[in-house]
Amino acid sequence: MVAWTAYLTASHLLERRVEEQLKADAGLTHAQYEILARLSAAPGRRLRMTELARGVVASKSGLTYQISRLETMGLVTRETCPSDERGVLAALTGEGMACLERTAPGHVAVVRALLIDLLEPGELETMTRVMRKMEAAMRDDAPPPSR
Amino acid sequence: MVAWTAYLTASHLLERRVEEQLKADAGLTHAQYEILARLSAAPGRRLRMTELARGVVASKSGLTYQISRLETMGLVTRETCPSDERGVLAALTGEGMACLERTAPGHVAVVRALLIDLLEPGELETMTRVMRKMEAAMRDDAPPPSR
DNA sequence: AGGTGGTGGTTCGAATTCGAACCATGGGAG
DNA sequence: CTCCCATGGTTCGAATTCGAACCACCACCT
Repeated sequence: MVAWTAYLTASHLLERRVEEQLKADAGLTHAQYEILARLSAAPGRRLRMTELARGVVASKSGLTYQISRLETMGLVTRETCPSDERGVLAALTGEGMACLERTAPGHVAVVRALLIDLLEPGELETMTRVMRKMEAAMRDDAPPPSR
Repeated sequence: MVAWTAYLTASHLLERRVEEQLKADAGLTHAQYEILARLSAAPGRRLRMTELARGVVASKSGLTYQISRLETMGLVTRETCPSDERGVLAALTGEGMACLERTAPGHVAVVRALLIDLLEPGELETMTRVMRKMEAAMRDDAPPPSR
C-alpha cells in the first residue's frame, strides 16, 4: 500500500504541474490539450466523438462540453459523419493544429523534466509495460455491470 | 512520449474505477477517502488543515469544502488548534474511523486487483522508487514563482 | 415494410475543484 | 510596545466533471 500512496501523491503533483504549465503557456486545460493531441494523431485529423471519449477517458457529456468549448475557440469543428447520420466528427482546424504545435514543446519539456528524465532507461521501460498491463486489465475486464 | 500516453490512459482508467467503487460501496469520493485515511494515520487522528492539504495534494479551498462536507456527515470534526489560535485541526470521529474500517477492504481489493497484483515484485519496487523520485523532484523543485 | 432494441450525442442538474480576494492571528524588527 | 508582513483558513465566483434522462437515427428481425 505504500506504493499506492506514493503513486497517488506523485500523480496528483504531476497533474497539477502539467495543468499549471498548460494554462499559463497556452490557456488550455490538460483535458483540452489531450483532445487536440489525439485529434492531431488521428487519420484526417478527425475522430468520432465516442472514439475520442474512449481515448481520453472522459464521459460522453464531458467531451461534448469540451468540444463545444474548443469549437468556440476555433480550434476544432464539428462535422456530421458521412456514413452515419447521427454521428459527429470532431475535426482539428488549422488554427487548432497551429496552437498544438506552438504548445507542444513546453508541455513536453515539463513532462520530460518531471517524469521521463528522472528515470533510468530500464525504469522507463518497466513503467510503460506496467501501464499497458493496467490498461489491458481495465479495458476489457468486467466493467462492473455490463458486457 | 508513448510512456506518457500510456501513463495518462492507465491512471485515468484506474481513477475512474476507484471512484466508482468507493461511491457505490460507501458513498465517498476518492478525495474524501484519502482525507479519512490520512487522518486515521496521523497522531491523535487529527491534522492541521494545511498539513492535510499538502498530504492529499489539494488546494486549501478544496480541502475546506471537503472537510465541511465530511463534518456534516459526522465523520470529522473541526477543533481550533490550542497552540495557534487561527489554526484548525481536522479530527476523525469515532464514526469516521468506523466508516473507514468498513470501507477500506473493498477499496484495497480494487487497488490490488487493478494495480498491485498485476506487477512482478521487481516491477512494484521500481514503481515505488520512481514515484518517490517524482515526488521529491516536485516537492522542492522550483514551484514556479516562489521559494 | 414495420417494429424494436441499441448506439451516438446532447442537455440538464448537482457536485467538486481551483485561484483570487479576504479577514484574523502570529512573530519579529525597530 | 507598536507596526508590518507572512501564514492559516474561509468565502466567493467561475469552470469543469459526471451520471441520468432524453431524442434521433441505424440495423436487424419477422
